[in-house]
Amino acid sequence: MKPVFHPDIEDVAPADLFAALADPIRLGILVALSDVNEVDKARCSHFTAFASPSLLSYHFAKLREAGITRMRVEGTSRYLSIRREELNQRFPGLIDSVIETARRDPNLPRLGPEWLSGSVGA
Amino acid sequence: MKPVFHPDIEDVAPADLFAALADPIRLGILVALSDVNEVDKARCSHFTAFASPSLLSYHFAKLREAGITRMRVEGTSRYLSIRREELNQRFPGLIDSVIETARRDPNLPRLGPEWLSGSVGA
DNA sequence: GGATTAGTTCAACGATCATTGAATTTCAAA
DNA sequence: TTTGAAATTCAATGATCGTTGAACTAATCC
Repeated sequence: MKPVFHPDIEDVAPADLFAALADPIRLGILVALSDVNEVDKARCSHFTAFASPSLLSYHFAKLREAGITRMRVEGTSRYLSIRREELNQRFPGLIDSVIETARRDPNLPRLGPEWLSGSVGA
Repeated sequence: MKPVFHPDIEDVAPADLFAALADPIRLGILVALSDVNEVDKARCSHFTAFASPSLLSYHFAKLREAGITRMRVEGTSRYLSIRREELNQRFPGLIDSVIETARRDPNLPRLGPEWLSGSVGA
């Protein structure tokens, strides 16, 4: 099981970051991830409602390669989280206004209420 | 001379906004525009160092159609400005952190010092 | 071992993108 | 009215994008 590649945050160009944000599915994933603050609560398979497994894999890679998310491998599962501290250090305030902007978009895909209530990993 | 189309800011989806920001030339234009606060000081032809006229026209249209810039026609010239108030009302804080993020990117195209000194329209 | 689950990889597709260069429009100035 | 400048439009290109479905890995469970 080869380790997952994560770019050094200093190597991420702003234009690449914005390219990764230019998709409704990826913005939906980002918003959902921002709702779960406990790290590693978000497993990839939680997003099956958003798209097919292979398409999800594609979008996860886009977010990861743009330095936005981190992916931890555990068994056959992958856990996602936002690289908040690093992003805020390199692009102060940006990721928060991005998330806030995306959260208000009514057309993004969303997870059900059991997600926000925190009863997912319970 | 047909009037230039500007979308209602409410019709701009976040993903479309980010798509417009996902290009170094457009980010360079945005940063340059943010340096000139007096409206209508920035004429299109000021950016000839960034790209060919036809390519500039393409990028100007992208920014305009994403609701980021406003274009005022006067004679054969076009003057550009950022739609700051509208953007801040719809996406609070976003455009400022975007500009601040882009400003720190050393690889974006830039205008010469005569731009920042304000001696362009003088 | 075999079957199952979680997720990735690959090849293909049509759509959009950034770029080029030539032709065109629109206005101002001589 | 001709000339010139400012900027757009159009057709063409190669590259990348989002999506699909099938094949593939890798870990877990009986």
